[in-house]
Amino acid sequence: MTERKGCVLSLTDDPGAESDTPEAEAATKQLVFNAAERLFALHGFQNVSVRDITAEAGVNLASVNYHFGSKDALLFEIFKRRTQQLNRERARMLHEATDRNSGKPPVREILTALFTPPLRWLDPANDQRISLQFLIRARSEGTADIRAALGSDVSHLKRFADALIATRPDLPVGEVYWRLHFILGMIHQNRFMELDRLHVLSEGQTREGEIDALLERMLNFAEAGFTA
Amino acid sequence: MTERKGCVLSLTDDPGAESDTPEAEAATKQLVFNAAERLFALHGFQNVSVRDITAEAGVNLASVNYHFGSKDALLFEIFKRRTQQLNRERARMLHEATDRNSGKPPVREILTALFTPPLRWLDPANDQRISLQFLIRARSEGTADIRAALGSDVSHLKRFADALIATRPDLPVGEVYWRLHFILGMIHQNRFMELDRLHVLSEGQTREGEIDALLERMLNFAEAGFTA
DNA sequence: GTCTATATCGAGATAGAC
DNA sequence: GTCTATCTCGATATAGAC
Repeated sequence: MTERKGCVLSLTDDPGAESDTPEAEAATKQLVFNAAERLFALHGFQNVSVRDITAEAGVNLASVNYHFGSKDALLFEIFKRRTQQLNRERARMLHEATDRNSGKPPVREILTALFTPPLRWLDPANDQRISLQFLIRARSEGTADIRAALGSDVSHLKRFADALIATRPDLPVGEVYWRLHFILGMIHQNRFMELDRLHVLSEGQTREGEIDALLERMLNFAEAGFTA
Repeated sequence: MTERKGCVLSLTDDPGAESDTPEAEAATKQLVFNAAERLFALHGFQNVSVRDITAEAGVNLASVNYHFGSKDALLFEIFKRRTQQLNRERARMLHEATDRNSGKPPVREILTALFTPPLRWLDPANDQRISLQFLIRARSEGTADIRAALGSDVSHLKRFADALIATRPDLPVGEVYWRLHFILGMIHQNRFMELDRLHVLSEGQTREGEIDALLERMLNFAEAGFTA
């Protein structure tokens, strides 16, 4: 097992910036990053070997260890980057919603800030579709590092929880947390596998082409559930 | 890769019966079955080796292959058994609800039939708690066999879908399927990992000791979402 | 920085004694 | 039926040439 620098997963700072070519990094590194994300998202972490990744990327076998240190570290780096991106988008939308509503955004706007970024990523017309699948998979199949990061870092969710609590002073806060929990489950259900199964079950009566329509559906369901 | 008998996963018949000792099967087989289920549920399929299983069971290394054929086949057998158990309980409850309501059970009773069996299993006072974790994990981390079975066999869900559709003749059926999809996501969210994370986030304001209370919460949320 | 060749290990599966 | 000893393979990681 390779040691990793003792850096805490921070959700706000992002040394790698927006661009996919942070500094003057080797192009190889990006090729590996993208190939790995794609293969992990499609087939699961444990079912993809370093050989698969380097073959898909068209680079040599040693690249993964040279650029990332180990297979596990590569996985963690992808996870960190995508998590930061997603949470930054969510935080920005929540911030805007707060500003628009003099500090007390209504439930539906809070949920919109939570749902919209992952739903945008899910759009079949979007490259990031694969990144969202990666994140959802990493959540259940990830390494010990990832599980630790997920378990300990909940600061981004805290802001959403607080906003929701403020809308329902009548409810015990525990109850609000449980409802947030159900709402998050709705997002995690957007895996390829579950979506495919849904389409089989409904015999084609469900289609996920229209992301706006899906967002609307999710908002309707979650808002009604939360406001119950 | 070992070949498996071309048996289709049927959700109604159950050659192994209720008991944990089907016939006069070797006690070893049951020890392996239980140890494997437990370790898979706790650590994930790919992170548990045949050696781990046999060590935990206190039997020799060759038992897995002798009794089950292969590691993959063992996993599939556990999956099949638990899936049948769970779906039989659900089917029975739906049947009873249908009888009680002259063929047209209301939404809340349909959802109760869907939620109650897994929630009962989730009870910390219950041994089956581990079986439920196994099933949830198998859903995302399972082998190709399991994915195929999940993807093709949706007959048990079909009955729930039909019952829900009957309660809402006003809605396009596609819409009903989507809402059922969200509801299923709520169930899958009951993984140890997600529950632990929730308890961290809420700083102890959520507790899962009271299964009845959780069932009530889930029903309230899902019913409101579905009826929206 | 990049690649080839290889070291090293741990996995699942199996042969054959008891 | 059960166990020990072993086969075989595929994995990650690395050494060292270019």
